[in-house]
Amino acid sequence: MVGMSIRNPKQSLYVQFAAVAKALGNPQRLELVEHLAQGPRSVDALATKLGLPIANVSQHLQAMRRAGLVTSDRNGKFINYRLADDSVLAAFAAIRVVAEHHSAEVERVVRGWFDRHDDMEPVTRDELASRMKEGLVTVIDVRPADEFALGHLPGAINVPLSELGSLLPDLRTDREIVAYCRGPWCVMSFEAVAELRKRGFSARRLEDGLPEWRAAGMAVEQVLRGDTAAVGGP
Amino acid sequence: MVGMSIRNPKQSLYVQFAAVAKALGNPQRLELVEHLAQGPRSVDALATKLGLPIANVSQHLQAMRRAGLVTSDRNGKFINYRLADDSVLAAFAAIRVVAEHHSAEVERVVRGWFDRHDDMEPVTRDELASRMKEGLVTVIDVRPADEFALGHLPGAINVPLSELGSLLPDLRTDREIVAYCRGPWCVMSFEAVAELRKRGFSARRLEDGLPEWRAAGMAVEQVLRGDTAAVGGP
DNA sequence: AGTTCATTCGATATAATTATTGAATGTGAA
DNA sequence: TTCACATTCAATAATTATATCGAATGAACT
Repeated sequence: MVGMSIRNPKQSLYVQFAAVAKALGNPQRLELVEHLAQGPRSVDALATKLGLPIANVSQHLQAMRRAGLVTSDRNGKFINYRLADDSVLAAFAAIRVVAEHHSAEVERVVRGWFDRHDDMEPVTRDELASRMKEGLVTVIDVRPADEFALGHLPGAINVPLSELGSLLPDLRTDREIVAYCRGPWCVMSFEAVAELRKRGFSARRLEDGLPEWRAAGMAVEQVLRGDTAAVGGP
Repeated sequence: MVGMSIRNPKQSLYVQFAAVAKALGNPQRLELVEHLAQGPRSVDALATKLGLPIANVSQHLQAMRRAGLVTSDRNGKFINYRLADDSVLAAFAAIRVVAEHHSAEVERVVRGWFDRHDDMEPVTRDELASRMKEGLVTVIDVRPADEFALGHLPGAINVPLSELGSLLPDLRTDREIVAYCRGPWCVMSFEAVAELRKRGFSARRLEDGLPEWRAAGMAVEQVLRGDTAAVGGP
């Protein structure tokens, strides 16, 4: 038969929990979670960002919807997906922590961006917040402009990684620069900090990204509706 | 070739994270996590508790070890597995929260044990701790004796679910009873509370189980080595 | 040495997941 | 209606996960 087999209550709970973990158990779907954590997105936009076929992304998103990770709503021709809950981001974070504790590979990737182990320490959210209030720091958001538009740290300036080189002359050299991007392991901010230091800047990473900042209940600034592509756009 | 394909740093991180989630993405492995959260266990003991073939459990445990969820050490003829980290329990908890937010099935299982939605509210850890200090409550641990021996709430008495009926006369009727077992969704404590209420007792569940109590840094009592089977025993 | 027993390994069969096509659906606009 | 377009569906093939069985390993005991 097509339906599920008979299980006792205990087993059926484990099945439910396992379904959630299974939906997170795929690299592409985790990447989708990270992108959706920046803000709602259409299937097409996600497929472009990940460089995957649209049908493939559509299927992953449906799997995630069945597991309760995302929800979707139609907006004209577009279907926008968004994270169902803050709990999804929390689960992703918890899984990252397990991997950090275990995996030498995670460590190795980070080491690739810095020669010395010291001074790669990130800035905590609270530390950054207080230094921002005192005006001691330049905060740069190295994500693409469309993600910046959906929300960013108050006062942050958008310096997409691809434009870092051309925008370098505009940055003050007398203040520390703090870079952030999508999350704690988003490589763009690692690259930005490495590049800035090579050019003589004093630069550090924020410990994690915009979604965690928002989830911590801290203020987020948005670009007023204008020339930037809206949700559901191409 | 046999090796993995070439990936950029970002992708290889997602692969690491996904491996952890994938290792949690199976009902039997989640059940193993819950049992290992009570204390270290041999393959044989776990297989007996889950009612699965030993070879099957062995393979699941090896998959979990590859993902960094568990570690193992040999003790004579036995190999004892234990959770690698508190972070594993935290990840399990985070996944449960996502499932609770989404799944009508989880809700349904709970409703099965209680007729009315009210007064199925569980007792929080802090509330229980303060009521224990005032001596206002009888705490019963409904897990099997071997799990009780590895650690339990201070002053709790072991009333395995199978023996609840015969031990009922020994319970005081003038104090509230709080039951707990392996974790927040361990059905044994649901059953115990339902049975106790049917018999006229005032009974509630602790919000979660012993592992969470221990992880919160609260005191845990142990049975001194004696007639109870030690770790790695049959 | 030989035996016992817990665990792991290997081989096999079955099932589930994944990526990839091209066709189908549903929406908005001409 | 007809078209263009975003998304989903259906079918396929390749890969991976899972359960099971008997054989192999490795430690303790006689």
